[in-house]
Parts: sequence; C-alpha cells; structure tokens
Amino acid sequence: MITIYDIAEKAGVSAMTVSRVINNTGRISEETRKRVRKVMEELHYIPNALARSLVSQKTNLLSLLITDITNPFYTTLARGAEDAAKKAGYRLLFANSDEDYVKEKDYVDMILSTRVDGVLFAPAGDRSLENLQQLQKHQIPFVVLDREIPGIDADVVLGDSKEGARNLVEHLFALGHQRIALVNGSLDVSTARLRYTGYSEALRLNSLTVDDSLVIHLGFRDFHDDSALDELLALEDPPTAIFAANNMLALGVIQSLRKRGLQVPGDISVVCFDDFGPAGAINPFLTVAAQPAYQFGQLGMQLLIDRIEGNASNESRRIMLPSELIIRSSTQSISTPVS
Amino acid sequence: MITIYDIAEKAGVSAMTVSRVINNTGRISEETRKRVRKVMEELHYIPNALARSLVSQKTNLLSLLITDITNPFYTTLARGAEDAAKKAGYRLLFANSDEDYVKEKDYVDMILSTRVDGVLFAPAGDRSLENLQQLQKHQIPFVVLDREIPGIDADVVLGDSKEGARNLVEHLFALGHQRIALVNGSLDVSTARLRYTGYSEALRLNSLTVDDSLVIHLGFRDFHDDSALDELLALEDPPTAIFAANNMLALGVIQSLRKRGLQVPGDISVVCFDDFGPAGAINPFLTVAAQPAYQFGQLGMQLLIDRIEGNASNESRRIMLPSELIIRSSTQSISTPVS
DNA sequence: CTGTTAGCGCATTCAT
DNA sequence: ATGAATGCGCTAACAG
Repeated sequence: MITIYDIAEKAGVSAMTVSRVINNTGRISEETRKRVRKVMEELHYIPNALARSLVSQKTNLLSLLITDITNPFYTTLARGAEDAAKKAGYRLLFANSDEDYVKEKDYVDMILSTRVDGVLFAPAGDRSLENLQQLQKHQIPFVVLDREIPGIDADVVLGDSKEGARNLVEHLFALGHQRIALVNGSLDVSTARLRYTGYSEALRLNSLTVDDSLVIHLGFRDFHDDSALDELLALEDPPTAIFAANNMLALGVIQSLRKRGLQVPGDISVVCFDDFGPAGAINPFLTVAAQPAYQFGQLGMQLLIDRIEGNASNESRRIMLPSELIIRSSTQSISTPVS
Repeated sequence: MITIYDIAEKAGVSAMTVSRVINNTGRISEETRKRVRKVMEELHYIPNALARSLVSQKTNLLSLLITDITNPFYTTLARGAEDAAKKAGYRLLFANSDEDYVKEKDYVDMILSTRVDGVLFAPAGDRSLENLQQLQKHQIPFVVLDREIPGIDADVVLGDSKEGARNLVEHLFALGHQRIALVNGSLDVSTARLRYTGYSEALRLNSLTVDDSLVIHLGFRDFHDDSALDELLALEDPPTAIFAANNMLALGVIQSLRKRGLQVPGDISVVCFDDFGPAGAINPFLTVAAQPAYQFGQLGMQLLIDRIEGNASNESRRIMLPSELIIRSSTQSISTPVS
C-alpha cells in the first residue's frame, strides 16, 4: 500500500507537505505542489480514509437502518437518503432489521463500533427505545424515521398516519361500506396505533363504534398466518371492506382472499397505507394512502447532516408529511353488483 | 471516548491484556478476564473498529454497487447480498450508479479510500471496464453481477439472457405473433446484446429474419423519450407484440402504449425480462422471464467472501442462473379478438 | 499469564 | 514555506 511517506520520499519532501497538498491546507509553493501531485498520480496514491478518520474522529460514514429493503416504501426512502448523503459527501452503511429488535440491536452495536457520524433510524417499534438510547449514550446523532418512539426526543420525520387512515376509511364509507375490518400492524408501533385511531375516529364521525371482532393485529412485515382472516370472514356479519395498515399486509390480505375464492373488489374492497413504487405503476390496482417515501429519506438525511455539521439548533425538529389518497380499482361501491 | 487504556487503568492491568480479553486471544487467567470484562461493561466500552482495521488491514466492510435500488430486481438482489454478508460478519456499504459511468467511478474512488475488503459489482456496462481495472490495480477482490464485462477475468454471477429471451419470443410465436418488436437496453451492456441474440435466434428458428425497424435501443433505466415507440407504431406493418429487455423498460412501454389509447394485451402483447418483486405479486400482470434475484445477491456474496477469505482457487468462477418463464395476462393469442 | 515496545497511515502542533 | 515530533486506538512481536 502506498502511503504519504512513499510519496514524500519520491518527491523529496516530508510527509507533512504531502498531507498539506492532499488537504489543500497551509501554504505550499506552487512548484512543490505540482511535484507532489505528479508523484501521487504516478504511484496511484489513494488516501487511507481509515487513518484519516482515526485522527479526525470523523468517518464520513452514515448508517441507514430500516426494517426491510424489499418493501417499496423503504426502497424509495433509501434512494432519497442515498442521494442526499452522496450530495453531502457521505457514504451509506446499510442495514435491515426485519422488524426484529434483536437484529436491530446487533446492527446498532456494529454501527457503534464502526464509528459512523450519524444514523438514519427507522425503528422496529417502541422497544427500539433501548437501541436508540444506546446511540444517545454514545453521542451518535440520529434522526428517527416513520415511527415515533415514546421516550425519545430527537429529530423525526413522520407521515400523518391518523389523517391518512381517516381518509381511507371515509372513502370506504362514501362507497357505502359500514363493516370495515382493520388488519393492523403490531401495537408497539406508533403508526399502527395512529392508524387505529384514525380508523376509529372515522367510525365515530359516522356514528359507528369500533367492533373489536373486526380488528386484528399482526406484524407489519408479513401475513404468514392468515387464520385470523378466516375468523373475520366467518363472522355473522362479515366485513365488506378491509383496511390493511400497510402495503405488505395488503398484499397478504389480497392473496389470502383470492386463495379463498374471493374477488377484490367484487366480493370485498381493500385499501391500505403506502404505495408500491415504480413496480406498482404497471397495473395500479390498490386504493392507497400514498406516502412521499423519497422525501422521508431525503429530508431525514438533511436533518441528520444538518445536525452532524452543527447547523441545527438544540431543539428537535419534527416533520410531518401528508399522504395522498389515490383511488384505484380495489374498492367499489357496496351496492354495485359484481360485474 | 473510552479506550482500552481507560479499561486497563481501571482494571489494574495493561492495555494489552484488555486487548487479549476482547479478542479472546492468548492466555488470560479467568480472574483477570472477569475483572476486565466487568470494567468494560461499567464503562460501556465499544472497540474502535477504525483503529482495529488500521492495524489488521481488514475492515470487514464490503461494498455493493448496483445501478438502481429502486428496481425490484436489484432490491431483491441487495437483500440476498445483505443477508449473506451479515451471516459472515461483514457490513455493507451501499451505492447506486444510475447506469452512469461517472457516478460509478466516483463510487469506486470512495470504495478505494474506504479500504473495503471487497466489492459486489453490478456494472453499468462495458465501459465499467476501467472502473473494474481500477479495483484490480489496487487488489480489491470483486465479483461481477448480472452483466459480463469483456476484458475482465473475475468471478461472475449471470442470468441466462439468451435462453430467457428465446423463451419469451417463442411464447409469443406460440400465440401467433410474427411482428415482434424488441425494445432493448444499450448495446454496451452484455445482457442487451445477449437478449438481442436470443431474440434473433428465436426468429431464425421460426424462419424469420430480424427486421431492423422493429428493434430499438435505449438505456436500461428509463424510457423518457417514447418517440421511438411512435415510429414503431407508425410502421406499415406494425408489431403485434413487444419484447422489453427489462422490467423498467416494460413499465415505460406499457405506460406509453396506454397514453396512446392502446390496450395490453388487447391491441398489443408485451413481455419482458425480470419480475417485479413482492410489489408485483398483488396483481401479477406481465408475462416475464423471471430471474432469481435473491440468489444473484446471495451467491455473488458467497463467491466474494470465499475469495476474500482465501477459500477460492485462482481461476475465476462463473455461475449462470436460469430464468423462469411466467405466463400472465400481458400476452394473448393474436387471433383472439379483444374481449 | 502479563507487560513493553513499536507501528498501522495520517494530521495537529510547534519549530524553523 | 516546510519539517519533526507526537498521538489517534489498537494489536503483533517479543520479553519476562
């Protein structure tokens, strides 16, 4: 490996002079600067970021911790984060927690030992508290994405889950649906709680109350066990519409419904939070509350970099992004017979 | 920041003993080991990977360079790569080249200065040669993914583009299509060339020759300029089917067709390479040659780690993964009237 | 079983 | 305008 000492020797200067040339710091005569530059090129010299970071206590490394890169929402978010990071000269370390606190903790440990300059953190849920506190204890700046964690005071970028849920349910009401099931994520996730709140508020505004038998709580990530769906469908007065709390749940719901020979929206309407990215554009089907995923990543990254570089005040900032109701063909009026 | 010296002092031993405890190396009496461990916990000590790497010349960092994380093929590939990396104790640095050689070069420079242990490299195209050679010059192990680069001898994981293309075109023949257009990626990408070859072979096997006016070459990533499509449709004898060389192109093609009031498959059938990941599962529509994206990442990562850890022979390995023809509703028999 | 010395590649501080 | 000494946090090599 070529070091500044190799360059120094061949250029007939000291290592310090080479360092100064690299960093454009201090005063160097144009002549030596050129000579050093030339030798650096000849030897294909590349500065060792490791050594540099060890001295400067800055790695220019940021970590993006999300729950699943396979979910289009996070994919697009990641893209926004990466673009913003690159623009500011940071590299991105990548991690999927799979909505699993233990994996998340493992990654936090990795992050800590890697001495990243900051973390963009989409937590698995409330119990991510410890992991976040771990970061705080070690003074690693971070920004929380998508899910709010009780007990943590930090910059955060959120979607408006309550309003999005309300819009979705109101849309179903407008189509005549009254028996609306909620297939929710786990209640230790703030978005699941807020979507439930939005759901029940919409019911109340329409003079209905929540029927607990219509509400089921699963994980946000998958829908392996669809027996809960069977119970829903076996009710005396089964739902005519289902509100899935995110895109992955909707996917599971629809596949399970079809497996049982039910048509969407013919037999039952389905709506959900989060869209499906570019992939969903081919044959847009689901009526969704679409969140601006790219901006989640981009804005979050900006907040993070601001803070790292000292351009942020002490108080935490909180960005709330609206979702957009996109009505497509997974919902239809309840009075319309199956065509 | 807590260092081994802090631990050493408080535990009444030397720094070296602390180091040995951390690494489980050398002989340490059970007693001091416990004492050191206790102090480490009390002080919330976390080893500094930077310093460690500087000494060991190993970062346990790997880089995944792809063209676009927004494309479901690469998303799933990334997931496979990450899972395999994590299992082996490596962290993943992330980069999108956007099919752009300059961005790719920027990232290669970053990678070099970061001293990663290896790179999983999905190149933008033939001109990635220089970037790959740059890695070779600096002795960074890498594995090439998805696209073969003439002039580079390295481990590589490829899909069988020729056969996949042939299957797709044969499927169209079976449905009675004879005028089949190819909307291809740029010809400086190996997969585009091979998909063209597969296309023309299938034609030849059916006693047809390639009609150049039916073949257009764009970038793999987007379909901004759909004027080429107009020329295709304005032909005296226009195509009854379109083979798009990847999923993103298919997306553009279909949207452009619809903008022009054409139905798929009613007016024109469409097939493409690559599926759409979980997102595509809601409403599977396109007939595709699906590649095993997760395995691309997972196997590629395994090859890479094998090589890094010296478990690979000198000769390069070459893995060719088949694609699976999945027939869905974007294709229909040419004799079938629009229903 | 444990400690001392030296050095990984670079940049800060102080000289000259 | 340039150089020498020192240290970032850690571990390999050697000593005891």
